[in-house]
Amino acid sequence: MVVTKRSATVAEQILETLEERGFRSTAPRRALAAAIAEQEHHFTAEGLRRQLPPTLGRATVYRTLKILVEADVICRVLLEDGDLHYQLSQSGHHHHLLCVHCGSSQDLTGCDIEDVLVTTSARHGFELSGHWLEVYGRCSNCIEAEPVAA
Amino acid sequence: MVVTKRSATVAEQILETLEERGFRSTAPRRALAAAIAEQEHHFTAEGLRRQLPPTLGRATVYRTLKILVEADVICRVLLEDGDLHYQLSQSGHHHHLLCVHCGSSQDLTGCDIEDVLVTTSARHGFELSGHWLEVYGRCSNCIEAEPVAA
DNA sequence: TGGCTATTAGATACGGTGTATCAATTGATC
DNA sequence: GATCAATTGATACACCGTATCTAATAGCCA
Repeated sequence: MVVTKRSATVAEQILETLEERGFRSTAPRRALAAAIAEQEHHFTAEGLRRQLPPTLGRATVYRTLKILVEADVICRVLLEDGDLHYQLSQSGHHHHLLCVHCGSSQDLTGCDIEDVLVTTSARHGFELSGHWLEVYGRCSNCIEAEPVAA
Repeated sequence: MVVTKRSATVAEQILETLEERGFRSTAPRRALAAAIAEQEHHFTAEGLRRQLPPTLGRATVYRTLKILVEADVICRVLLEDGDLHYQLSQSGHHHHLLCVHCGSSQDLTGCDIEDVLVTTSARHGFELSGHWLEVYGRCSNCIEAEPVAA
């Protein structure tokens, strides 16, 4: 994959966010930020690690990913089979439209799900505090390329 | 925990479902069915295993859980922290209202989420094929016991 | 510029999840 | 009761994620 100007900027943004939160800018973190910025789709910790020099410790990868999730730089994505992946995140609460065909994902913000959930939960005497939603299907590109699902 | 008449029946139902699907009734499966029937809340493979005689092999537990998920006897539950647990399932597609306080869960069927999702996805040019939704909050019992969240 | 100190890194170990393989056992059927 | 396929348990493997500990180092300050 070519390092585009855009991905370099994303990497810088990741590091800036970390520094804002009081984390130091270190060589491993710069390497990780660059690698994350280059990911086209969602990725796993181990997959990311394979794209980095083996000198970069496993614990560092997991530690940094955890920090980045907490800093809302990346978010966790639940695949249909139950696998947890990561991907660059819009900030704030949002959901994903995951294409099961090409692996791409769109963020889904400002949807009406929340309202429906509040009323539905209330009907069960439930006080809602959070939810997790992933949506699977085929994206417009894949539909165009192959109108009928394989 | 006392083995109630109800849980005995649940265990029998589990075994019956397996037999309907062409699986044999074996001593390990009977033990597993009984243990699952006794679970009050969602559980993990390892947690279940700890409640069973150590002679029952690890592979058998995971193998049987997999079969039971496929047979729709149990389903996987995603906890708020990303942990995947199991629990007895209503058949068919449904969601869970998970109480983050006591760990209980209610099944949520016939909700309006699907409709909202179809229209929202369509707006993104997305052809919806499935989704995963978990709802977290406090159940009516916990609200009653302690009206203000801890 | 050099030194100090808290942060960070990497090694390692541990526990959990889940699958594959394979010899030995066992359940259903005849 | 014998037969044979299904199942079991042991074991090994790969992956995920966390904890611990010592060595290295980033960032600050003099």
